Amino acid sequence: MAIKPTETAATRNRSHTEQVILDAAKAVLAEEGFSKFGVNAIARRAGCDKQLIYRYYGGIDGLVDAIGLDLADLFQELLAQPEGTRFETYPALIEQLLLSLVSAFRASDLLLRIAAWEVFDPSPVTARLAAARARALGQWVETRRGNLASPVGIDVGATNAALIAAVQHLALSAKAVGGFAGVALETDADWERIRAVLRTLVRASYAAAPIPQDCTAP
Amino acid sequence: MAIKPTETAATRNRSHTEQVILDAAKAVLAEEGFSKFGVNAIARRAGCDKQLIYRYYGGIDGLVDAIGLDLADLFQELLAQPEGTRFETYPALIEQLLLSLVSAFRASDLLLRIAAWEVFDPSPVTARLAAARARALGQWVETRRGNLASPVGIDVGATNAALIAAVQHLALSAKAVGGFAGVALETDADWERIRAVLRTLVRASYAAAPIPQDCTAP
DNA sequence: AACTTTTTTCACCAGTCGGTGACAAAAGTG
DNA sequence: CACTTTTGTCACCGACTGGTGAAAAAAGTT
Repeated sequence: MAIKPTETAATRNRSHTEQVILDAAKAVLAEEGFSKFGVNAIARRAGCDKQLIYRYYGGIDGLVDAIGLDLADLFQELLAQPEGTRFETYPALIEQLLLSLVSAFRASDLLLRIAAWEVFDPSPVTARLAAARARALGQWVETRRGNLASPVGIDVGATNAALIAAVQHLALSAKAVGGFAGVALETDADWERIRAVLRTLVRASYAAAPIPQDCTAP
Repeated sequence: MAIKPTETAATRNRSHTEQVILDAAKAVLAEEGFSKFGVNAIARRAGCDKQLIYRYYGGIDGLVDAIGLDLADLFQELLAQPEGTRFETYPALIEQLLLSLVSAFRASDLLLRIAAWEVFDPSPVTARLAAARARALGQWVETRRGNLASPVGIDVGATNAALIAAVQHLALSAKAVGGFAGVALETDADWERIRAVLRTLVRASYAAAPIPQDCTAP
């Protein structure tokens, strides 16, 4: 019956309380949305006084920064499935990125809400989240790009932006109303339609573009 | 010096006040966003007491319905540029729809905010707006579709949904932070990149699909 | 003129928000 | 033990929100 100083003690442990608050903040953002994201709601959810949010995180801004730090890890975890796989061509890399993004947004409400927040209610707070997200995404691409050359004769940046925007918006609308433009987006089968379309779009759009060095015909 | 009973009298004219309130509501939604959309903000903007919103519109819900009624007109007006033009092929129709949507979302903050509202904060109120919008959009397609046959061997619904989602999200992000995924979306030149990508995407994705009746080779 | 109806404003309610100062309780320290 | 620091709670503030009852002000009616 030795005293068991469990690291995650339930009484008067600052670091533990900090974690509880951080988890509560994530939960509020993921489940209630950013319009409900405030000190009162977070403290209520964490089961502690809102004063602690100010004391430990300096207010909402510091709390958002703490979420941003976890964001990179979350991203890596969600997009990490084929870890060591290398890709033959650049469009194959983009194709996998889009499909992974579909999975990631479907799996994580938090990620989705953050993406929505940046777009719908921009602020200095969300700008830092956006930066963290962009960093994580760029890192994902770089680590598995190898030395693949970008296609020429095609606006790669705009194309990727459009396709990622499509994925993001479909995921948002799916979460909100279960579909978009008359297309249901709830079951895996529903989303398989989108995955097929994404494959078609990325292959078709990159098909016309010559790829330097290695041009494997289909 | 005859008494000029101007239709839009400035004093004690109910229908005039109703219009002022409606315009104020649209302005608040377009400029401040749906998070600020409430009786207090609207009344403040309209320069009258909020009580009149309840008396004349029965509250926020009735006011939103009134906006919805104007929405169809707004849509028709924004997307009406090539009025009588007919299209040779179905993808050409979709292509024009996407390009028109880009123009419409760039031109009307109100339309954009409503689209965002539906996705972010779904409610019975926004559902009616979504229905009005969907009706107007479907009407646009029907009136200029003629008897064009849909391509086979391609998921038309999912493809169109993805492309429309891309346009909508790019427009939203552009309004919010001036770009998306590292691509600036402010000037006409910026958007011309997106238009080009959309043209490529729709043509490429529909190219593989056989079109019944008339299959004009590029 | 007096009266009724419509249009508009005002005052107030309860609830929530972000934020702060003061205090209680536990824990460490001598 | 007494003392200090840390951890947590409570009460309160001003500002804003959605919503309502009642009175005032103008317009119409006879």
